[in-house]
Amino acid sequence: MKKGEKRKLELLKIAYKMFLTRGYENTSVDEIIEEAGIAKGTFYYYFQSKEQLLEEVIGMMIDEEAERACEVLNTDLPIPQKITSVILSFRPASEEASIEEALFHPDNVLMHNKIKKRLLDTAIPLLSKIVEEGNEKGIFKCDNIPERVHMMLIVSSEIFDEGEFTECDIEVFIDLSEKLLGAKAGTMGFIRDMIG
Amino acid sequence: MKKGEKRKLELLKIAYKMFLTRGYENTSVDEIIEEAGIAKGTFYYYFQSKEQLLEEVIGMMIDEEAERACEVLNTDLPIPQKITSVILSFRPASEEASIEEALFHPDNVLMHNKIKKRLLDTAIPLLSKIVEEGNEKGIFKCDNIPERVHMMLIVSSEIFDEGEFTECDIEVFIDLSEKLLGAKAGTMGFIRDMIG
Amino acid sequence: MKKGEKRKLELLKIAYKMFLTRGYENTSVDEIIEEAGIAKGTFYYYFQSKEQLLEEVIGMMIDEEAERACEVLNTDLPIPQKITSVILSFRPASEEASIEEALFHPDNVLMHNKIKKRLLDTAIPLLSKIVEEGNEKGIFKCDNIPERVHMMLIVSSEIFDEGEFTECDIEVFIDLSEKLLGAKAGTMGFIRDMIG
Amino acid sequence: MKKGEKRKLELLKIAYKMFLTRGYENTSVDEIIEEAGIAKGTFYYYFQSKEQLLEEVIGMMIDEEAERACEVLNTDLPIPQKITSVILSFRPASEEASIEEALFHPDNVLMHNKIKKRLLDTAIPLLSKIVEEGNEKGIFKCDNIPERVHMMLIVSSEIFDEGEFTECDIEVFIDLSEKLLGAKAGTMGFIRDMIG
DNA sequence: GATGAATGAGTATTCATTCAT
DNA sequence: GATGAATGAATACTCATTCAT
Repeated sequence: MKKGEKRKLELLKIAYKMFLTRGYENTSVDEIIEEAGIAKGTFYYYFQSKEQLLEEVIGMMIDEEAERACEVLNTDLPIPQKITSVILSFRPASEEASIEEALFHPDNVLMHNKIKKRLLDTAIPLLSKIVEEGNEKGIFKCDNIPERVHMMLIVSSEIFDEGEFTECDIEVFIDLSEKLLGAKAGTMGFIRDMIG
Repeated sequence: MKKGEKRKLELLKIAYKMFLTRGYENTSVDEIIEEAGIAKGTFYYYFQSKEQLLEEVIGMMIDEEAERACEVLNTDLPIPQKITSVILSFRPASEEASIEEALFHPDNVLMHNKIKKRLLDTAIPLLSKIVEEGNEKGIFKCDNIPERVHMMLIVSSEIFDEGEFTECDIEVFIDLSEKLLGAKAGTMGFIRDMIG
Repeated sequence: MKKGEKRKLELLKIAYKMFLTRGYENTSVDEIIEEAGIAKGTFYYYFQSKEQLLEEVIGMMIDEEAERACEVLNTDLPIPQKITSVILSFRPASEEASIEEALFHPDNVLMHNKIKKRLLDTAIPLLSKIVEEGNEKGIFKCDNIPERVHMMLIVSSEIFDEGEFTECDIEVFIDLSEKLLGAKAGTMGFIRDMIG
Repeated sequence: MKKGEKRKLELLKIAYKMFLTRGYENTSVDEIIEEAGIAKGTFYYYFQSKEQLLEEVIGMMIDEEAERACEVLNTDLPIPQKITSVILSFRPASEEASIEEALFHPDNVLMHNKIKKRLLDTAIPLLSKIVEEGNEKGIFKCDNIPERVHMMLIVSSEIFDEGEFTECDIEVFIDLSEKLLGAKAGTMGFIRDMIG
């Protein structure tokens, strides 16, 4: 790795953390460069604009999440567990606990939405492949797989990501998953233990 | 209605239209008062802040939509159709066709999200009541009604509101609705004709 | 005069002086407001942009110069003297001696050019009228008056305004003026005393 | 020619073209090096500063123009035609038609002025020599030659270079030229055909 | 000769909000 | 009820120039 690339990566990580904890719109370029200890010009040497930085930060996030998801794919886990694990992989990982709080803060709605879109594009194909496998093994039985996966992802992210959900939400989500994928009742029950 | 209230209502309508077509963040107070032909001070006489104006604009939107929804409620429509009609009621109504385009524009993500939240709060109880009725009449058979309704609404808004959906999305949504509510296959098939 | 207009006029005068002495490009909005003792917002309340301010400053200059020129017009001066006096009227008037220095400084070339254009538009019609009068009185004898006036103005401003000219330049200009306007030799000789 | 000089010449030509078409101020060093395919450091190896580059570009322009003018000098053309041809030589030559447009654009006023000054310094002596020759041959009859030439050049460049002139302008310029140089009426009439 | 990473001073502009009248 | 002049913090971005390698 060249010297310049290393610095860019550093910048990306710093911005990632700042965007996540304070929100994209609330993080000024001035604050970023101060945190990074670099000059204005250096920032703009690496990124055309603040928005492009956001784009790259999100790209980095998605890449990391996709990597984690792929690791799950190569596991011996039963198909249903695989699905849930992949879905869980697609969350921002950070040491800080305040991430959910920040990502769902109204101030961060722009970034959150961009992430959601990119995430769907990445996760749907991955999950679709697993569901297909499940279809072949007779665990699931459904058509229009990408659409079903899409809807599962939407519900899961809207209900669970923000952190404000109830036992009932879990029960209904389990039911919905089984029905959507055409699985026998009880197949997805383990979700109760993973999230609850 | 007093004179002051009338003026406020006018302002609300002007802001409603501007927010919808140009986005909340892209509409400055200056532009609003110019459009309305009033002075800066007058604006702040009626609204504490631009954000509070947004709140009130959204409140007005939701109220109108809720009203349309209630009209549906008092109809002779079969229960399943009622549900879909109520869901359809909860969309911004405007003469302009550019609304969806604007509401889903990244620039308008803040407003869009606020609307989504308020809409859920309003629509869930309404729909839950209908589903209960359906339960009693044996058309549906499900527990945890509000949670199920919540998920239906989420999917419907995320998939259909933006306008970019396929035949498959409709089919899967029909299937999902029937399964979520515990209805017989074919019960919700009419959705095909309403949206498609 | 309203309160706001008074303040705007003040601003215009301050900017006028600053632009003239330091150059337009070298005068930042920050410096202007500091000098004027007002806030950033106040500046932009009165002027859409720094460039528009320049436009208005130049407008004010030209207006003042045109006024001085008109006063000359209503004088008993002999026609040839009138012409020269009008030409002389069209110069920035200021207490400071450094104006010519600044106006012709390379840094101020943008402003200088804008002034030159506006000045021609204003001065040509005025002077043309006087020349016509001279034609009628038999002092001058020429056609294509506006074009001749145009050329006289160009030469006068390019040669004399900058301050670096010689006796020879004056002699040739006198000759050129007489020939351009079709006057008898000696008619414009008084210029020697006015400029020299 | 050494390798380094060749590269510098290339750079000069690229900059020449860019300055002419986009304006000096609107052309950043970054754009120049990108167009030239060299590194930042290389640029500053050849030129002390952007301004010095401009100086050299203009020098190159003037040299080329002066060369064209000298070719005219060694011609059999009649004296009056020589004068006009020399004047015409002093214009930026380029394949692109957009040059006049760009050179007279307000954005390019700095460069335009520098060119004008350098051009006068170069052209006046050349033309003065021809006029002297004309004096000796009895075609012209005038003193203060450099000053007269100066004024002719000023008028010609201000009136004709920008491209917006009328038939009347030409007529008056012919008259002015003859009078300035002390030529018989009709001597410079051919200008009509050269420009018109 | 040549590179390209790093600099940092400089600048115009936006906009929600206040408050004396 | 209504005005509109005044505020000032906030912010993204440009670009000529340097210098260690």
